Amino acid sequence: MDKDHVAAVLTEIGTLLELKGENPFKTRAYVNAARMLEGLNEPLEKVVTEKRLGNLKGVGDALVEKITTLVTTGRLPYYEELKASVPSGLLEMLELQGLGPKKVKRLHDELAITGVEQLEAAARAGKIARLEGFGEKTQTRILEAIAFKRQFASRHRLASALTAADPIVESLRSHPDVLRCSTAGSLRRWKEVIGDIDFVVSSKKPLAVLQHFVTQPGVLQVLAHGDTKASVLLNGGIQADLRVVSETEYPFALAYFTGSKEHNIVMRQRAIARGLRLNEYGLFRSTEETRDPDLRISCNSEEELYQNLGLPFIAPELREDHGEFAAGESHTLPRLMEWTDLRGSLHNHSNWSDGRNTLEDIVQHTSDLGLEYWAITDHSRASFQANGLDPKRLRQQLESVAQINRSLADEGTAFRLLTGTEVDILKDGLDFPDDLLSQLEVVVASLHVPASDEAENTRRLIAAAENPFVHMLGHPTGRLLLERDAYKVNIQAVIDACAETGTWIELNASPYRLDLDWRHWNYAKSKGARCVINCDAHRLEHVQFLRLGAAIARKGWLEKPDVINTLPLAALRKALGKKRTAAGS
DNA sequence: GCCGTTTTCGGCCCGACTGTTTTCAGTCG
Repeated sequence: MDKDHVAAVLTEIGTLLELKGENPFKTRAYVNAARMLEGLNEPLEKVVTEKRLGNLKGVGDALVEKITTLVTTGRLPYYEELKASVPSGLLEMLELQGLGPKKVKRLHDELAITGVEQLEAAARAGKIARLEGFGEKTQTRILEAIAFKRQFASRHRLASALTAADPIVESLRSHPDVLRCSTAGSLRRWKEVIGDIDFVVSSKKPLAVLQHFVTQPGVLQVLAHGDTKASVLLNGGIQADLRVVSETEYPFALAYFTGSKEHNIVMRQRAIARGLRLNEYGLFRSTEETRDPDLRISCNSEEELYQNLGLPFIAPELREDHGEFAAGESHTLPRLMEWTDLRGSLHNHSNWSDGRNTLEDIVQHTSDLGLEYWAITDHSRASFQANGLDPKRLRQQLESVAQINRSLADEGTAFRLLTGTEVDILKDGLDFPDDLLSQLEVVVASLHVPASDEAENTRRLIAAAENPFVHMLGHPTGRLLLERDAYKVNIQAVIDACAETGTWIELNASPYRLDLDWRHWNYAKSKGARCVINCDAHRLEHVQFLRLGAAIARKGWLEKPDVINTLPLAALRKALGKKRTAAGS
């Protein structure tokens, strides 16, 4: 059983224990251990066999035993018994807004409710309002939460959240009572999937700002509206929260609401270790709960806050408690790449396969944006559903690209299209023979029809990486965020093979993919594998994906030299030739 | 269930908002 599966089981144990009314710190221990496993940079099996589980932070004797059992036998009787003792419908009830473990437990214990349908019936029959501690409003909100859950997804892709958030940030910034304003939360940390949108504002007139916020166009419903905080539901079902603080409090509030929760916990602990206290209102010279302004250590920015806790500034993308504190203390935090470092994209489509635009339109658009190159890597013939090119059409396309490049040269324009293919990785090798691949400037190899077997997928990807004409593996795990899981693959083995063969790994910047996941890049980097941030563009607008891709690369601790397509054209061409030369071809 | 430069027990991050209550519990982030 792999680490993600084990982490999922531990998380579920945590939830089940909450529903049973267990000690909350015990339930959190399971969730903490799961989080830690997700960030593990080596195969869990190896840690287990080498008996190093107990060295991991948050894993004590009890969890060593449980994780070992899970990994070695694939089962855990403790988990199975626990799961059997809690009706599965209770877990679903927990996903409803406003219902937590305590209320779900009482609904189950006192009304024998075991699922959302029964809950809905009980609410309609007015039974819930009669329970002590519940009431009419709670009953109504439960019905609303059920309707909401049926209508809207509770998680959203980064790109849709940005689209919803950008106009609100603009609107808040332009309000006369707003001093400073930012997004916060998972959006500011550039998580690939987010639950809701957070905004932080500093102002002397919080009520006016909150009123402005809840009356934004696009607000479907006001969920909460207090003196310093409001929550709304936006079109499309994304929830947005605004917190208004004073100008003095702003850096603390921004850091606090940016999170992550795990990062904040360490920040608070660092404060406590220095005899200080940190909350969203300040960093105070006190160990008692306080908001006394005289005790507040003045910070005008997040930089100063970090400085006071003995750290250099940590970029929001890195605030996941994935090693940023150790790196900060040893002054080895990465100098993160910027999206403006990117000079082009090496995996893109045109109307020769399943893209929308002509080669000419693509040149116009990308060169106007100031990029230096753009590879056309249309699908190979096996992807017939995507109008994949056979060798004959591919050769015709090479001629068209050459013609376009000749006229660019004649005009004195430095921009160039690069020839290429996104060649399918098939069961028995690649969809094109080596002699054809050798004529292309850029070869992306992608697995579009995976096997159900992990070892088989791993074998196919490694074989593709070993081909001297393949420059990079495209969208290495095949996931589609919120739609389809990654196919089964031993990604560490694939990364190792890429590092050994000098094959680059794509960070596919499509908002649906963002694949390879940011959690793997630190490992890839440590092995010496290099990254290519590609748009996988099918239309002109997709050029914007570069920005998303760069954000995810930053989240993966990548620096400019780690990313191939930060190279200018001449250096890129040289890099493209390197693997082939090394293979003596 | 974890953890220890206050170390093997007694803590474990902290505050706003809501609803159901007259002082607080539950939920959320």
